[in-house]
Amino acid sequence: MSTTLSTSSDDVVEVIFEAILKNRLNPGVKLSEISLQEEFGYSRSVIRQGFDKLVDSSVLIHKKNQSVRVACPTEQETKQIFKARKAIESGVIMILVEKYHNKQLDLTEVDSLVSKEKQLHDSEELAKLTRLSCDFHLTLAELCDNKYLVESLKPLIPLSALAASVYADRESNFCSFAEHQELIEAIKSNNLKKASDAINVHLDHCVQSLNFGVQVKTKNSYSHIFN
Amino acid sequence: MSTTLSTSSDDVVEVIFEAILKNRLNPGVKLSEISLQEEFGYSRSVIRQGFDKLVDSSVLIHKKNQSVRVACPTEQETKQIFKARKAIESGVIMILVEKYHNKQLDLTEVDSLVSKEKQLHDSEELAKLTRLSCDFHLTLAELCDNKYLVESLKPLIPLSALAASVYADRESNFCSFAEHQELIEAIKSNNLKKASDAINVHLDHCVQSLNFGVQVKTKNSYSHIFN
DNA sequence: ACTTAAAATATTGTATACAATAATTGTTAA
DNA sequence: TTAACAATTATTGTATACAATATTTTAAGT
Repeated sequence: MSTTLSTSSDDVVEVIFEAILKNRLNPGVKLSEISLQEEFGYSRSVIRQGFDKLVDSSVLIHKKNQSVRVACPTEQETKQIFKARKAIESGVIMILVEKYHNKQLDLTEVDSLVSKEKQLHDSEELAKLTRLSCDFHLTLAELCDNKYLVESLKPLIPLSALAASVYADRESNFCSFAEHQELIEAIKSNNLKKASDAINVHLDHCVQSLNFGVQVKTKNSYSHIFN
Repeated sequence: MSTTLSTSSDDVVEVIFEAILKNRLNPGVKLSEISLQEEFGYSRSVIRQGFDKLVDSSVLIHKKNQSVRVACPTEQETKQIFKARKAIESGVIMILVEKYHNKQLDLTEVDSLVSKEKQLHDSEELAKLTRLSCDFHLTLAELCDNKYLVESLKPLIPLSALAASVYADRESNFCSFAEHQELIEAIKSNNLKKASDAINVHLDHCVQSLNFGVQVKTKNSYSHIFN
């Protein structure tokens, strides 16, 4: 994230991002700076810098003089997250359609991502699927060659994953790979309206698939989370 | 920015934001942690935390083992900034049109902002105008009641101001208050298409008004910047 | 005078220390 | 047993120290 050369604290950010996307770090879990020192091998000041970045992007929550906690999006926040994503990702799709039309866009990477999603779906490996569908959305943003757009979207992805881990139940089909495929097809068809609709419908479906009635469950230990 | 209670480092962020919007801090200026200690009265660690947040949002640039510098957007970066803004602010306008239609939107604040812009424009107080037009765009985002959308847009505003301070010349009419007025009228007319077009056209005009041919000028001292 | 190299200085990156605050534990009384 | 309070422990907020790295200055050679 540091503009040109990455610093150690970015490792902390990456590891926590990963842990969230892999469903290892659950919403609401408390993370103390000291406890993670030995986990990472960095000193508290470095851990803290990483935490600060994650707090800034709302992935961790920090109240003064208390330990940070993994965010646990409420129903309202979840809806805000996806409204924000619709805004940003509509822009992403607009740019990509234009790029594709001008033959400046290579979609092989996302194509293969969707294939992998399909494989995992068929073999019922749910946990890994979250990870892949997040990659799908982030990769689309990265294809825009616009770092500001990517940075805008980036924090919303783990937040979405957290929301899913709270409100999605087993059969909910939270972020459907089939719709990812349709989205790509829409881009390839050079049809802006169709592609625009596809991303908006897809993100709406994500929210609709969630069950906000569930009781929020919080775990409190974090052994074996980061490995 | 810290989610619930603001910490001291947020003061640093605010002061630097302000200094940029007031045209006191020019693009490329070097900021050393030590030099700003007495300026703020905080220790280096607090200053640094503030810097880190600003680096994260690309407002300050940081290369390893070197002092941070105020960003100095290139032509390409400036175009990326405004592309990202079009994406995000189109979403903002979409939400506002819906809110207005449902009588859930109070536009008095932005109305008065535009009036003030007109006043300043007529009295030719250019410097203060930058500040106000930034407020206009940020206020629109805040009216959405969506903190994620606001956080996405926030860093792009000082970046735009920096771009303007590099590439806008005296007669360029960079961020026209007249177009702000038209935008508000479009929202009030309950016409989504019209409002959407208005924001896109406005942001396109911002970029078009810039003169990318100019030689980038950098100042290097920063006395009397923050007061 | 100009360029190059070396020494001196300044600044950052990280670790650690200490005070302030929160969380936990233990004790007592009902 | 449970509740309330005090004492203890743990954790954060900030300042500071020190090593590693840049920057600047000085000096020497051409």
